[in-house]
Amino acid sequence: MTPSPAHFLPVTPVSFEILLSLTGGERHGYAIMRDIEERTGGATSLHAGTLYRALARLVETGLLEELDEDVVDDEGDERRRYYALTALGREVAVAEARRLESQVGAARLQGLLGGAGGS
Amino acid sequence: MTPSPAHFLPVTPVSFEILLSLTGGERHGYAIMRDIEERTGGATSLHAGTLYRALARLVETGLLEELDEDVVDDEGDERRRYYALTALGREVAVAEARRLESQVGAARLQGLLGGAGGS
DNA sequence: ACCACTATGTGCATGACGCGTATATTCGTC
DNA sequence: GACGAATATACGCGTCATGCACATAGTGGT
Repeated sequence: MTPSPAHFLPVTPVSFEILLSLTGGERHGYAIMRDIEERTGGATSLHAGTLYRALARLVETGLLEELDEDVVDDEGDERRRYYALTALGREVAVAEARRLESQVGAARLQGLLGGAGGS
Repeated sequence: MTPSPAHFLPVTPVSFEILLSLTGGERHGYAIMRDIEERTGGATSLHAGTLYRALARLVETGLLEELDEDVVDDEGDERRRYYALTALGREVAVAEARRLESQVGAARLQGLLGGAGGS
């Protein structure tokens, strides 16, 4: 049976950053780390240990899958391990995005963000 | 010295729900619990233990303050303990809201939410 | 008096993360 | 081809936060 995406919510901030990064296509761990740092402008910087453990956990729970080496163009670097979203992983990412969207909406209603229209 | 709001990020989902609830004005614990359940349509339901421990932690870290009994109209129920956002708590709520807004924006760019304009 | 609901709290196990450390490979450069 | 910096992955340890179960007590209705 395929478990409901709602069952995985809420996704931790770190895990959601990873899912978000992999929504842009398959990546290896170290690239995910730099991608997140870049996208958040350095505000969220993952420690290596946190990242790789989160990746292992996400694979274990079926949100990610590790890709075969020969499927990927790894530019000759044998160390790299590539990850991609599973169908379930993408559903969970969507569900979490909706949850956060709702929270942000509530924050906006309370005037926590710039009045009515965030730029 | 007043610590920077950024230092408290990311706020845990539970704590942010609490901050969000208290942005609407002072409330006692049990009311916060029902408020969150109502606002999220039952999707996020706090366990009592989680709530009260989170409240204690938020007071300890200076994001919330517990109000004096005589300041509040508690409708005669002496058990209730009322909480309110501190100035710092509100700043942290704003900072976290911005962070989540940025994540949601990234999710939208990746097409995780309905195309361009979420209703 | 009884009972459901309101209201707050603790104990225990697990999960997730920060920080430090270990280890091996790749790449530029000298 | 030797050397160091950056790349790349991973484990150990401590701490914090949460889920779940349980404890305790006041309030309100019948």
